[in-house]
Parts: sequence; structure tokens; C-alpha cells
Amino acid sequence: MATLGDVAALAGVSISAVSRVLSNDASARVSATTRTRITEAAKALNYRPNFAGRALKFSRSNVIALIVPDLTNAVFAELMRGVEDGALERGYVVLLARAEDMQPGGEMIDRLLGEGRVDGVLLQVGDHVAPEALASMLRAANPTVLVNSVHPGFSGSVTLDDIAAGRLATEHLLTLGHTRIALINGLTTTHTAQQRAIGFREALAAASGAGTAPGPDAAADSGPITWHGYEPRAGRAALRELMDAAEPPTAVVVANINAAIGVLGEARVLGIRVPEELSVVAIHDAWTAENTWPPLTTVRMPLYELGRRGVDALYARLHGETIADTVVSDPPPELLVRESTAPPIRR
Amino acid sequence: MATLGDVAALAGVSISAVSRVLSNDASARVSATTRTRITEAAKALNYRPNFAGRALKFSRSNVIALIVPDLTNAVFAELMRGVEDGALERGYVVLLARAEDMQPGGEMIDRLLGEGRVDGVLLQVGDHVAPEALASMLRAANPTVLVNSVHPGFSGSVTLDDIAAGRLATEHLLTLGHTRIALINGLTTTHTAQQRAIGFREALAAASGAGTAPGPDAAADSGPITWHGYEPRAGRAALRELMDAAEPPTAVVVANINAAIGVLGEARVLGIRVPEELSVVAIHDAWTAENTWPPLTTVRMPLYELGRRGVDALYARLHGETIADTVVSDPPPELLVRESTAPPIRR
DNA sequence: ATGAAAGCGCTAACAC
DNA sequence: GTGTTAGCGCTTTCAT
Repeated sequence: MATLGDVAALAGVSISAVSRVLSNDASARVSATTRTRITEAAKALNYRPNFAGRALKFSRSNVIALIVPDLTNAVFAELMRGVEDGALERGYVVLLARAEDMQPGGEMIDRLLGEGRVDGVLLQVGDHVAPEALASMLRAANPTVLVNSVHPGFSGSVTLDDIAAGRLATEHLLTLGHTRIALINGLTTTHTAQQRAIGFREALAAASGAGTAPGPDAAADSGPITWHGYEPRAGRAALRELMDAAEPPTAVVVANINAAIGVLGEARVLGIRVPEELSVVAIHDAWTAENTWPPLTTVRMPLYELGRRGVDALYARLHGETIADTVVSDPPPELLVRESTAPPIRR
Repeated sequence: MATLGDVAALAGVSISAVSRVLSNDASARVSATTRTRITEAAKALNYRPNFAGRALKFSRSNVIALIVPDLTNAVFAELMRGVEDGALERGYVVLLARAEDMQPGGEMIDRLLGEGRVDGVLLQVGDHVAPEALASMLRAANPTVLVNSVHPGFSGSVTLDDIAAGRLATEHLLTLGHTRIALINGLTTTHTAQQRAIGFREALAAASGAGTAPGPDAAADSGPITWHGYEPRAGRAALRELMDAAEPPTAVVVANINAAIGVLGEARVLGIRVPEELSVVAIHDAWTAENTWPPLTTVRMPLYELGRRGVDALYARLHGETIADTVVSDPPPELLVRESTAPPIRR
């Protein structure tokens, strides 16, 4: 690893001259000859500015941490890509971390930040994190931006339009002619699940309001909602529960694609044919949706853009700006009709 | 961010005293009183050693990079966990990077290493990387360890026992009574695919050798092999190809679980019932295997241990030891029988 | 037992 | 135009 000193020696100039040239200081006055001598020497030695030296000088690492609950969740693939691209564009490197290692109470994050390893944190909080645990790491001037999550009293979240997603998925089923529709949702504690439930109810209410006279109790019009979580096994449990009812649904909105995969599996076990006897539409798209049977109808969310906007927000915060919560709705949620949804069977 | 100087000032001692105490220098002679004064001051100020300062001093970052072709591939989940755990144990932090960003020709890796951001690299090379591209970054004293891959002339790989995996999967189908067995494999260029093919042929040869008289041309005994790749769509293409044959197989070994998911999907499209008309066993286990229909029989590989051993090897290399190639076979590949395999139909 | 000082690689203010 | 110098936070001789 060649240093500035090495380059300076080879070029026969001072260290500061080299520094000026190689960091392309605009206001640097250097003769053309020395400039070429320096750049050539640097190239010959394959010079790269030492990371630690810079970080020490600037007290800034140009690294941001991205923390997601589960790295292998295909849903986060796009998010990560967006973050990486946004970061690269701004000269940042992304340190990807497992939320697992971040327990308990953000000790690991404190370390990352406290030791100056990273300048800021992009945090997608997992479903099972208690708000209290979050509170400790969101205190004070902590350069953190929440992605896809919110926290009471914390300003600096960037989220998706989950209401629209819930509405879109539900409208699709209504359009097909379904009337008994259920929502297989995430945990009640999560903001995303709450939002998706709102969209679900909105669509149902609008339909019943338009189609029939507005009932006195709109609540009775709304379909059943389960709140088991976003994992495949949560989807399985939810479906069993719903199918036990006296009048089981003919269609379900599943708030997460992974849970939907569980729903599909459980439907097979229960002998329920999809889409003939049960239509399934899931929120979030991923490669897995094309490889289930039947292929899953999904609502594609702008996760890539979410990642980029998250970096934008963190960048702004790192530069002293106070940032407001933002909802990423461009491009808007998009319905991808595959083969898991169909009109209900007449009988 | 409190510095050593801050702690020293608060404790009323010199900076060097603080350094000695806080880095628990065993050979440091310090009075009990100053020691407690220092530790208390450090605690009061929530002191954390500055990363850049240390890295600069030691010319060592205590960070290793883990590069995998696709972060969201469930197969790598275990690998990552093993790496993280192994690294943490040794006081290292893991910088997770997309192979995507590493193109072309390892420019990004050169940067990571050249700027001193990481001390070494754990590299799982993707299927589509040309050996020439790899050669440039594996030259000289590059502190790199290949995981799950090999490179001609490069010593420092840690791999799995893919021969045993191929053999185990094939033996399972043989035991069920299948005689027309095919291998849906990865690209010919990948070491893992080659090894799995060896195991596949070994099992077939052993069976034909034991069951009948050893034929003069053992090659004729071996089942057909396709080499399309490890992705779902590669699996689909492979199945279509195999089923076009005059005597299609009654069972397939799929060299990768993701390809196997594609195989299952394509079987549905072709109207082939699994396992009645076609048994499917895949190498590598993941949560997805439990959620396909039917649930996939798989061969579980010790990927967690692979990760840990990879860190071991890199650590050794970073400390000047020359390391040999190693094969991680403890625990050995394990067959997980689910519902995608069954005896062939008699006719 | 404790402190002073040098130096890791870099940048920027300040000479000349 | 170019060089000298101080200092970012840390560890480690070397004095005392």
C-alpha cells in the first residue's frame, strides 16, 4: 500500500503537493508538469488513499450501515439494491448488518457509531422488536433513518404507501366478484400491517357503499383480519383459522409474499384448490412469486426507490438538515396478475 | 465521541496511562487507584476507542469482507451466519458486499483492500464469473480465501463435500427403486457442479456394479446430465429438455434447491405429477423446501460450518500461515426426506 | 508507576 | 507554485 510519501518521493515533490493533486483540489495552483509527474507516479505505485488516514482526519468514515431483520428475505433484495446504488452515488460504502447481531437494545449499533465505523444507520426494524428497545437507539442526535417502519415521536422515517397496496389488492378481488374477502396480515404491532389493514377496509367500505346502500354499521361490512405475522408459518396458521369459520372467505389478501407462500402450501394440505376455491393475492413481489403453484398474483412495491430515498434522507440528516417522514409512492404499487386469483365459483 | 484525552483529563492522568489501562495491557504496571479512576472516567464518558485511530496505528482494520453472488439466496443464509459468528469470535467485523458491485475484474475488491478498509476477503464466486477475471484478484499475496469454489493454481479454498452430496441424493433415489435417474446440474464451469456429477456417477456405477454384472462401458450406465445452472429458470429448461427424451427419467437429482423449485413449477406446467410420476431430490436445504408442493426432499449441507472454517482459513492466512485447501465434511451431508420422492410407478 | 513524545496517512492553513 | 507544519486518536518506546 503506497502512501502519499511514496508518491511524493517518486515524483520528487512534497507530500502536500501530491495530496492537492490527487484529491483534485480545484483551488490548487500546480504547474502542468508537476501535475503529470504526480499522477504518473501515483499510477506507477497504484496509489490508493488510505481509508483510516482520511477517516481520522475528517472524523468521518463515509460508511453507512444498513440493518435488516433478515438478509435472505427476497423482499429486501430490492431495498438493498436501492441503498447500495444511492450510497455509491454519494461516495458512501454500505456496511450490511444482520439485525440478529444488533441485539440487545442496539448495543452493536452503538458500537458501530461510537467507534466511528459508520456515519449513520439505515434501519429496517424487524417485526418482533419491542418499541422500548428501539427507543434507546433512536434517542438524541443519533444519525438514524427508519426504513419501512416508524417509531412514536421519531421523525425520520421513509415508508411505502401500504394503504394503497392494501386497497389495490382488495380492489382486485372485488373486481373479480368476490364478496367474502379476508386479510391475512402481519403483527398488530407493526406499522405496515396497520396501514395495509386500513387500505383493505377502505376498499371494502367503498365497494359496499357504492354497490348497496351504505349500511349503518360499516364495520360489519369489513372482512375478517388475522394478525399472525409475515412468515410462511404465520400464513399457514392464519389460513387454518379462517377456514374454520362458518362462512370461510373465497379470497384472501396476504400482506406479505412469504406468508402467501405458506398460505399456498397450507391450502394444498387442506385440499383447497387455488384459485378455483380460494383466490390469493400477496403484497410484495419477488422471484419466488413466479415459481409457486399456481404463480402468485402480487402487488409490486417500489422497494428499490425506498432504498434510494432512505439514503437521501440519511444523507440530509448527516448534513445537519432535519428531515420529515416521507412516503415513497413513485412508482405507485402495481398489481401483477398471475394465476392465483380468479372469480369466485358460482353455486 | 469521547477520546483518550477526554478520559485522561477527567481522570487527571496522562493519555498513555489511559491507553494502557483501557486496552488491558497485561504488562502494564498501574496502581489500583489510578486504574479505577480511569475505568470510571471512561464509563462516565461512555468512551469507545476510535476505529480510525486504531486502524491507522496498526495498519489493520479488523474488518473482513464477505462477498457472495446473491445476498438473498437462501442457500447463503447459513454461510453468512457462520462467517459472522466466526468473525465476531475473533474480534472482526464483517463487511457484506454484493458480487454485483465487485465487477469488473475485482476493481471493487482492490479498492476495499487497497484503501485498507478490509484486511481480507472471503469470496464465494458466482457461476458466471470467468476464471480470467478471478485470476487478477487472486494474484500474489492477496489475502483472499475462496469459499465454495476453487481456482486453478490457487491454494486457499474451503469447500463442501459435493461428491458425497451427489452420491447421497442419488443413492436415495436408487434405494426407492428408480433406474432412470437424471442429474439437473449447474454450469459445467463450476467446481461444485463437477463434483456433484462425480458423486452422481459414482452412486450409479456402484449400483449397476453391485446389482448386475459390471458392464464393459460404465458410461452407458450413467444417467443423463444437464448443465443449465442453479437458478429456477435453469431448472425449468433442464426438465423440459429431459422430458423430451424417448425414455424420460422417473427421478431427478437437482443440484440446487432454487433450480429444484423451478423444476417443480415446470412439472406442474407439463402436467407431470410429483412424486408419483417424477421424484425430485435437491441439494441444499432452506426454508423454501418446506413450503413448496410437495415439500422438497433435500440434502442438507453444512454451510454454517463452511462459513466458520472459511474465517478460520482467512485468519490463518492473515497471520502469515500458508493454508491448504480444505473440505468441510463435518457434519456430513444429511438427507431430509420430505414428500417429493417416492418409488417409481410400476407398469 | 506514570508521563512525554513520536509516528501511523492524510489534509489544510500558512509560509515562502 | 510549492514546501513546511500541525494535528485528527491511538499505541508504544523511552524517560523519569
